[in-house]
Amino acid sequence: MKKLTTPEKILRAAHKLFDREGADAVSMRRVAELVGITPMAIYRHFPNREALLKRLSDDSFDTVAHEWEARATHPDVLKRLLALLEPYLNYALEHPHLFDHAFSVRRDDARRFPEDFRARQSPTLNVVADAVAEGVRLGVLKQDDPWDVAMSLWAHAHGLVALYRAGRFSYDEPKFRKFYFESIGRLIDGIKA
Amino acid sequence: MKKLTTPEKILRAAHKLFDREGADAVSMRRVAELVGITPMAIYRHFPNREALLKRLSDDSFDTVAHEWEARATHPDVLKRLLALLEPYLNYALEHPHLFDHAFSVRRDDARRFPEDFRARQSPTLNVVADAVAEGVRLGVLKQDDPWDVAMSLWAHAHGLVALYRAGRFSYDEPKFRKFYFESIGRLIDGIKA
DNA sequence: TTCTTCATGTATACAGTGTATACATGAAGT
DNA sequence: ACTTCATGTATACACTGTATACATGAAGAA
Repeated sequence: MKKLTTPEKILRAAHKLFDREGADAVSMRRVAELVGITPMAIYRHFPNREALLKRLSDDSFDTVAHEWEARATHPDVLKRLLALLEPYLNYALEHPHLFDHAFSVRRDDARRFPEDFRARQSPTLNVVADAVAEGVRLGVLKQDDPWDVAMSLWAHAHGLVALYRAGRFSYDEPKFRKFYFESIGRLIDGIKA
Repeated sequence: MKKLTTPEKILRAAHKLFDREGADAVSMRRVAELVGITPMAIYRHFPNREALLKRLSDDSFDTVAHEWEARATHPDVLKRLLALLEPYLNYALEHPHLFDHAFSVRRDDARRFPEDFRARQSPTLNVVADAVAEGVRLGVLKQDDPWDVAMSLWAHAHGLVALYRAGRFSYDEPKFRKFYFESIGRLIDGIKA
């Protein structure tokens, strides 16, 4: 059992609230109470509530980003692309509130398409674009800009999940998973050679 | 100059705040002050703030829905599909805050895929699905479920705009428009016969 | 040891929020 | 002239983020 520093305790308490009840439930007072300090003590470690929430969803998404990279193994490019987009779905289903926040809140420091991505600053999209580039080289995929195609794939996956999260599907989780991959399959059909 | 009823005045005031500064700026007190009544008077016309905001984004989106239907004219099915998805982009660019709210907030009364859509309860997706069905019949599009395909198209468009709104693109508006249609073009390539 | 410094906490207060509750007002109908 | 009822106001409560001022206790220097 490791001893936790105060900032870590704060993050854990906030994460707990966030994951269970969503961003609105993460109030400075509730977090403080969970940690056992006064609300203002949080401000010794985080400049404000917004920064605390941002830190939470960043950390949480980093976790999934690593998994994303680990999936870049399948030898078949087309299957690899599908496998790469699975952690995105898993993350959204397992941490819906964090997912919502990570992508609904505007981030002015976020990596932007295209320059930051082409500069390989996104570990997650790198593996997608690399897979696409390999597919193009092998003649499995049409001649096209790998980064543009990778962004199309991300947007497609994101749109599906966003609509699901917004309550636009009546599907349960397994059915939605099925639709998710079928739908991405339509896009992949469009980029195949 | 028509005389406005109080509910209409409330909606206009709220819309003004919403459109300019986003949902957070729409407080009962600010709306009331703009209308010239006390905050509690709003509750004679709307049960609570959430209902007021919902009404706003519903109304606002209905406007664009009609335009959507009006575009269902192009004889070429593929071009018609692209034309159908343009109002969605326009709406998001013209009313970003309303767009954000309309799709980020969970709606338990929203029409859900697939049953409500197949029951033709969405005027907007009807025209898309009809165009797809026509394309399939004419042999321009692959054999596939028109509603599933329509949902894929919607999700793709939505994902692009959502990521744009979340600050993931550095593109200015014209460049993003271009990317939007190119990206949808990739999906359309995938559903072509 | 004594003094100072500084990180980390607390206590209080302020301006803002949504909205429950109780009361006022004035026009329409009997 | 009396009642009804839609529409408004006034007040109050519990909640929010956070600015400001002060407390405390451990580490380092004299």
